[in-house]
Amino acid sequence: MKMNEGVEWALHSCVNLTWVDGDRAVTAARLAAFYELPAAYLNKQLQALARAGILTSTSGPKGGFRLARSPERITLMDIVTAIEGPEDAFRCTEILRKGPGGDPAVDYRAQCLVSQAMGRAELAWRRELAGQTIADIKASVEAAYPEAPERTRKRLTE
Amino acid sequence: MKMNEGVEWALHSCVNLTWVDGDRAVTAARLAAFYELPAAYLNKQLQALARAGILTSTSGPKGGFRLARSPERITLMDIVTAIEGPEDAFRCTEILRKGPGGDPAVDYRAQCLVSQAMGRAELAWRRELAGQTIADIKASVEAAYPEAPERTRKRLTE
DNA sequence: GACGGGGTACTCGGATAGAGCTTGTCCGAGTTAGCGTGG
DNA sequence: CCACGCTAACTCGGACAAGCTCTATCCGAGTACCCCGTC
Repeated sequence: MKMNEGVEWALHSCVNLTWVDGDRAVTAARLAAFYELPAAYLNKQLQALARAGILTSTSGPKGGFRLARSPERITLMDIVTAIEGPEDAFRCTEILRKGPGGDPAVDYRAQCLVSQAMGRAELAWRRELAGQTIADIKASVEAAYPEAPERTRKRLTE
Repeated sequence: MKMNEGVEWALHSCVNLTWVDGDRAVTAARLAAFYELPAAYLNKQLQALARAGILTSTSGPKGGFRLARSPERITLMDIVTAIEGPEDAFRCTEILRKGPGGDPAVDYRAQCLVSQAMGRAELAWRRELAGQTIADIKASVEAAYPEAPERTRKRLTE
């Protein structure tokens, strides 16, 4: 059970995008060069963010990606879901159906108590992710590293 | 990011084992037949539980697996960790090290604010798992399906 | 000098290979129970 | 009848393949800009 590495890249890229003017688009190549990441693969992740409505993409010269909405309205949950998909990590395969007393008509994803317990844990995880926004991270980074915004903006636009 | 399917099997198998006498060992084949699972593969998962000290294993005739300690002392976290390993799903690869101002001496798994945010979410997940024991599930199953204990015990011992 | 059209360079986007993990299977080492034999 | 040793069957345990997801890459479709020619 390991998370897609693109989640980390996407999170950092979104935070970095908060520091560039909203009317400037940043190319995938430039975002990738920032952390020496494979450009084509990062592009793939950014495409997923665009499909999810988190980023907007523009083709051609002066094209690239930009945030589709304000950082306060982008949660970590949004980004994780965009990259990883909406399915839970724990998938109830309803093995109770094959056991003694198993009823084919019952939806064991809702009835099975093991599934419910795992679901509660996953819900706690999602709740924590949904409670944090890109703006929160941006603010804490600015507090800890005051030079980061300007340095990042320069590196991404020049 | 999908969890090993063996986690589901292990959870159900542990709950089922709570209903057989502590001095009776149940073979992997019998536990697998209960839900029509591939026996050899379930055996693999049970081995992991044994290595983690959750089950004890016995070889030879009359051998098999049994719970190593009381269900109250076995949390869902124990089982998930035994199967999935101790690593977090989100792995900070410390990409900040490659970025501008990156310092090779800094441990970014502790410093990176993105990593911290993801860590908090994962901690909430683990906390929820650690707060639930096999005994809790056993109790709620018994409340919902009073016939389950006897039926399971019979099926696993005869 | 101003305007329009074509070419060109640049960007995203999806289709296409390769690596690593999950899933599934198999046979061997070790152990216990049962049986046969001898006292 | 009882004790002992041997055999044989049974179980776990780890080593060995197949499928699938994640990782990585490449080239084509689309677009905005820029240059050139014309009015």
